[in-house]
Amino acid sequence: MAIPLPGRQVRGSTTGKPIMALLDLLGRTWSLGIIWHLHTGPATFRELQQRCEKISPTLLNTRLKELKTLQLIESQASGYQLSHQGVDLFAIISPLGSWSSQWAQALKEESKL
Amino acid sequence: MAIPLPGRQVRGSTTGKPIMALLDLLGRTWSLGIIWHLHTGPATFRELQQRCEKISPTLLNTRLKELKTLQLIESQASGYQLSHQGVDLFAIISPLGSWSSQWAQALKEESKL
DNA sequence: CACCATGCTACAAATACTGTAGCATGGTGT
DNA sequence: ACACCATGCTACAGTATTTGTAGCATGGTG
Repeated sequence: MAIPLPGRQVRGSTTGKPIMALLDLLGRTWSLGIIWHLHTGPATFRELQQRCEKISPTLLNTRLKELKTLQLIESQASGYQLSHQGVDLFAIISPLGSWSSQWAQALKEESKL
Repeated sequence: MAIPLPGRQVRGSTTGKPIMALLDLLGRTWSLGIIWHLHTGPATFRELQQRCEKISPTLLNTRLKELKTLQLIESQASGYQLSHQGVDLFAIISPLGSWSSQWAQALKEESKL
């Protein structure tokens, strides 16, 4: 699958709008998960595999290449880590953590009725 | 694919943490796109298909069921629309729009060097 | 130089998504 | 009442993506 570059046609959109490239990227299995798990700090390939619990090395590597090309992560001696842009992106999505808790709660309440 | 309910084991995580259910959901093809395209207002099935440009009706329907079960969208006479929770979720991710523009810009600058 | 850990690739099996056709239902016009 | 149309959605075969396991290559350690 081609890396979703802003400005190009991506999966689901021919317009080339950056948001569409981003949604394509984040909609790929594990993209969000990798970013999420990396925010706790740099990790080596094998450690990242463990943080993600169940990702296959093949796909992990594929995603890492995509994220690196799109400058959301970078690899250093300490392993993979979020880039400056990656940190920014994480800052936007980090409220999902607490939002998801209240959402889970609401679903639970609902199911009681 | 089973609907990622918080509290259950989901794709990529056995912990049942709500955030993992959410990341599983949002990481599925088109989930984010549907939420994104719905924020501009209610849409009928066929109109949503058009907003999404290239989604297959099979998958659109699958995603709509998931999102409905998880109470992020609801269907009314006017068509599908974001639920209260869906609007909340969108509020969190909406900064991705402008973030993606500056990201696209940065990638472009980079490629000039 | 044996031993081990790490980063990563190979590849077949399993799963998810697409694309096209088309059915069922509920209007609208005549 | 009846042809005509749009809509919501399903069927299903073909294609693309993801998983799971095995294992290779490289570099460090005793």
